[in-house]
Amino acid sequence: MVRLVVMSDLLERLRGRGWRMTAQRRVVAEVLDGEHVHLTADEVYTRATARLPEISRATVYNALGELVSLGEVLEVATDDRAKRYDPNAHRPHHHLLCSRCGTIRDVHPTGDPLADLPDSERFGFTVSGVEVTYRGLCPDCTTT
Amino acid sequence: MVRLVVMSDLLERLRGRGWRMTAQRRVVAEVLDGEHVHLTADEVYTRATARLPEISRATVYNALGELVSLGEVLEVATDDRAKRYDPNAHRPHHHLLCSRCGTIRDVHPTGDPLADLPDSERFGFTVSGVEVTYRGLCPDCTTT
DNA sequence: ATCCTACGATGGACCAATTCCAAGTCAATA
DNA sequence: TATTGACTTGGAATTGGTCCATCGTAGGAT
Repeated sequence: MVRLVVMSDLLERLRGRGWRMTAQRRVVAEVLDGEHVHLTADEVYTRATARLPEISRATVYNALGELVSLGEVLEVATDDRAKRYDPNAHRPHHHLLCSRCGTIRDVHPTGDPLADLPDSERFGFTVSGVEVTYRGLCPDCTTT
Repeated sequence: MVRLVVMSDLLERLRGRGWRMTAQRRVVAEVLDGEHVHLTADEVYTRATARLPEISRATVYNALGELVSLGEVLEVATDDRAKRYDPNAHRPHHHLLCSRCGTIRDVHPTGDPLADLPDSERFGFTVSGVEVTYRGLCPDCTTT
């Protein structure tokens, strides 16, 4: 129920931003919005084909790239080869990543890492953001 | 001068750890150790061929993978497609990355991000490490 | 409601980064 | 210095992603 509301918010927001809505784009947006884990492009494609079998891989990549440019989705680089897509771009958060299976969860640490980087460690850079990635084993991978 | 000492330390350490030493492995280790920027596998390969023209790409990948497993080198995932290799694994540090040109610098923020992740935000994971990546524009890219 | 047309979708070719594999080579031990 | 299991090789295969010419369609205009 809540998810449906959130989902239509996303679609509404995209439409309002002038994003031309097509069946394919809607499906990609819905797939991302319905998940709380961070999917790879291929996982998005698999889930999208379940709803819209004719959708093409290229279209999924296009839509993901556009959502990233619009700032609605975050691209997360992992040690895996595949990037993952984080639909929770509107709220600041960081990531907890299982080094065995690649699962990613959003986490909210305390403290402000930006404040922890003194000027003397900025080397003339204009620093605009931080990402914090915790690594470990998820419950499933710990036991098996 | 200092670099030569450090380099032989690395080779010594690897030998002591039972790492079978070959011309190819020595060259890869030397290339990494001689650089203060973080190279891609391909850049390592290029520099390695300068010293040992017959070395194969597969060997470079093998050696890099082994150095990573041994904990002597850190694998850094960037937004680029290629991973980068950070030979400074023995000292804890984080990264400052130019979002325009991809340059990476090592930085040493204050504070302990591991302490900033409460149990309630660990979701049953066994957390073993953190990486902090600051993003911004380097001095060169700020002005141009 | 229908027509236009610019923008989106398609799928197959292409590319870059990395891994795999079978055969040849060599470092370290005896 | 002979042996041998570990290392190296290069080429093929795989993976993740991009490009492009052509076809289709959302949404504004009529």
